[in-house]
Order: sequence, then C-alpha cells, then structure tokens
Amino acid sequence: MFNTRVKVKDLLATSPEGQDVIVMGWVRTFRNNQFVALNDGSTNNNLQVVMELGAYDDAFLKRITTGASLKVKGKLVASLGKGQAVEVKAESVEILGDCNPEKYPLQLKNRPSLEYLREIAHLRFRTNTFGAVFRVRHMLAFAIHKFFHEKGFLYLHTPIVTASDAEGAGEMFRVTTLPFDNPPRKEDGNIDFREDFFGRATNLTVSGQLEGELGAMAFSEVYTFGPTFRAENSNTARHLAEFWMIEPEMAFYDLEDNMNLAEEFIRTIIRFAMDHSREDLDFLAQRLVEEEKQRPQAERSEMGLIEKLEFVVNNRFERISYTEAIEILLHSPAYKKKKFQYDVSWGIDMQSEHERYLVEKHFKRPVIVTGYPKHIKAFYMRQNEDGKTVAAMDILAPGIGEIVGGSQREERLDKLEARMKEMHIPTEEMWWYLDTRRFGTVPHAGFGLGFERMVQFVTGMTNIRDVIAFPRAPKSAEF
RNA sequence: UCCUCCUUAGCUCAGUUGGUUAGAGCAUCUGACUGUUAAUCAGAGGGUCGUUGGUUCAAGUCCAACAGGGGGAGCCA
Repeated sequence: MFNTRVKVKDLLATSPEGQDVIVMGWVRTFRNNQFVALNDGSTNNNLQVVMELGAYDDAFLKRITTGASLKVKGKLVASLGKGQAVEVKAESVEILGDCNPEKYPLQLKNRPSLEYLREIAHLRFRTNTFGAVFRVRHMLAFAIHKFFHEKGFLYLHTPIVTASDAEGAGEMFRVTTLPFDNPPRKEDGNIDFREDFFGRATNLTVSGQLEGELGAMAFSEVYTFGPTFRAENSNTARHLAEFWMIEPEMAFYDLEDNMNLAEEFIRTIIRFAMDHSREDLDFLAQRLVEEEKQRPQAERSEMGLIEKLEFVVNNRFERISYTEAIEILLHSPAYKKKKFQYDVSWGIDMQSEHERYLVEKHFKRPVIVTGYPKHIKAFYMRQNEDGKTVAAMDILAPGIGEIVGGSQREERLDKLEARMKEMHIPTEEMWWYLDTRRFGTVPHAGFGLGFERMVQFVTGMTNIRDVIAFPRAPKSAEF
C-alpha cells in the first residue's frame, strides 16, 4: 500500500490536472503553517505541499517540523506561487514519524559545514550536497557496470579475504579468529597461524588484480568492482582505509590497447553521469562556485565543474613517456627557479608536485604517463626491451593526481620469475599465479581505478570522506 | 607518520596589549501575521570557552602535554 506513492521527482515532471496523488517524504521546511517543502531523496528539488489554513489543529501543526516524515494525500495542481510549477493541495496529512526540533542535529538553515556533517554521517544524506553526491555516485557505479557489460566483460567477484601472499600493494588488515591474549605459538615464539580459522595467515584484500588475471586467462576480459582495504596510516583528503576499486583485466591487450580502454572508460562514465545526473551536477557546480568565493583569487580554479567535465569528455588525454615527463620537468620554469621541493632526475618516483605541474600547469588536461623505470614499479609489469623500463601507465587527473594505475603484465614465465626473485617475492607461494604463464600464457593487460577518486573528480568534492557513505580512515570508524 | 593551522551556545563565527557580568547571525521556544520560497515581525531561553596541568593578583586570551578536526607532505587508488 505504500507503493501507491509517487516519487517527488516524477511528480515534479507531471503536468498538473488535479489528479489524486499520494506522496511521502521528509519535511525540509514548513512555512506559514501552510507550505511544506517535502523531499524524498529522488531529487534535490522539493515538492510543495499546501495545507489549508484552519483545517488542522495547532497541536498537529506543531508536529510538522524539519525532518519529520509525512504521508500526504491530495491533488496535483498548478502552483499559485512563483517558486514552483506544481504543488500538491493536501486533503489529508499523516505524520509517519515525528522529529523533535530541539534535538534534531540537522537544521539546514544553519549551513552546516562538511566537517560537521561528517560527524552526523547517518543523517547527512538528507542534505542537498550529499543527496547530489550519492546520486551521482550511484549513477557512476551503474555506468561502470553498463560500460563493461556492453563490451562483453565478465564481472568477476574476487575474494575479500586473501592469504598473505606478497602482492606488495601496501599494509594489510589481518583477519583472524585467534585469541588476542594468548594465541598459539610455534617453537620459535611466532604466532602459529596453522591453528587459525583458515589454517594460515589471512588479510583483507588490497587488490583483486592477481585473481582478475586468472579470470582473464579464461574469459578474455573481466573486471572486478569491490571493496579494497589498506591499513596505511594515511591522513589525507584522498585516502581511505576501505575504498572501492575497479580493476579490469584483459587477455590479448597490449599497453596501447590498455590505454585506449582506460581513456574510453573514463570518458564514457563521465558522459553518462552528465547525461543522467545533470541536475545534481549543476547543483554541485554551483556549490563549488560558492565555495570558491571564500578563497583568494589566486587559488581559484580556472574552470567550473561542468566545463572541466566537458573538457575531459571532449579532449584526448595527453600521452607521454616517463622519460619525456622528466625532460619536461627539467626544462620547466618551476625547476629552473628551484620551485620544486624534491629534485628531478631520470629514475625518481615522481612526487605529487611534479605530477601536478605536468597536469595542472604544463598540459592542463589528464595525462597518461608510460614506461616507468622498473625499480619503482610492481613485479608483474612487463619488462621493456631497454632493460630499464616497464610497460606501465598512470593516468594523472587535475586536482586529484593518480586516478588510474595500470600495465601490460609480464606474460613470459622466465622473465617474471627472474623479476620476482630480484624483488624477493616468494615464487612457491604464488604457484597458482605462475601457472597462468605455464599453461597457455598470453599477452594481457589491465588497470586499477579508485572509485572514490573518480567520484571526487566528477562531483568536485575535495575530501574523499565526503564521497563514500561511511568513511573508514585512521581513528575513524563510527557508524 | 611528519609539518602547519584550528577547537568559544545546537550550527557558523566575533572576542582588543591577560582585567570585573563572554557576544552576533541562524537554529530552538513563545506570540503576531498568513500564498510563503533560507517567509517576515516582536520577545525569550541557551556557555565547565576541547581535556589536563602550569605561569599570574587575575587566563577564552600566555606556556606544555594529550585528544579531535582542517590544510599540506609521505605512502598510494
């Protein structure tokens, strides 16, 4: 019976002919004991419900407070007021849930800060900003599945709990059922994980890539899209301990195929969000304009949010080699004026300041950098003929830095094993991974994309904790 | 983890060279008004100044430690 209701978004797009409607939602504001701005999360726009003066007693009217939930039956009519095209003339109003205004922490007229809203993350979805952010997040997630599905990729669910093999992607969260106070120990004093639930040490996954490669060796093209965990003590606006990552892995792809896919992927999902979440993106763009007004002129961005997204959708990404990137940095005015804090030379792992210079100052667009020195990259990346570099590619985006990291994988067993030994990665434990190179190996490639960074880029939100529903970060796991 | 800044009413913020009873706007409450659009108008209540310790005749104000948060860096997605 609740499903006889019509969503606010649909009502606002309906031509008013006095038809009977049922609408439910939460009160945003209540003016003049007559006008309820009702919101149900389907859009940031509120539906105006008009309650006839004198038709309700005072005690009832006092219960219609910001945050209270209502069921309204009435007629959809053309609005007499100027702020909206349609409104509902109420015939009955039922309060589904009261909301004590003296205790309700979300009084929207107070313009609460993002930091405050983070402390009430269970309620922040009811704000326009977070309403828009999470609808856009949803639209991007949907676009991602749509993109890969239409290309014939198989959605592979890689495990959340993994054995502690050397994947080398960062600090891990341990998964165990052993007692903390007195765990079983081996003779040498170390904890005996043979006694643990899985009979070995296990952790939360830091990447689904290796398992993704196994899938690609049968299905040709797969992708994973799931939660990923890093126990790094990172306190920044672009790191989380729990985040969502998209990792496609493709057989019969070389590095160029990989770049082409990554670029098409990014462009396609942004286009999709612009086509299907335009209202929310316009709202977020306006929010950014207001935010920028608080900043000094020099720190303001050159492009608005919509312009920036249009630009990315309509322009090719710049593609340069690592060696060219170093050359550009060495010949840059910033380098000559000693503006960089960290020195530049071939072989360095580029710092944030270097990446930002390339993306934001030199090219002013997303940049794909390829051919990194092998000593700063992972063991599984395909070694180039020069003996110094690997077939890696990073996509750097304005404002957030590295958004994609990928490579063509080393498919040659001898080269891969030699590299693993050099990097002290135990080949015995990785027998299952090496089997793909033993039995019908093929050239293949893939990349990883941090979903929250993508959402940041599209929504313009500067703190990653504001684009995930319940952020997990050092010293922070409320809700 | 490092550097730096911040923490005053429910929220956003003022608070002078340390000085008597800590302020504003909004929110909330009471009343007025009633086609409003962040409604408007009048009035009221609301504070252990993050915590602990120190300096001083006197601390919101100075010092230290700790906690939480912002910005930047490292690690990375």
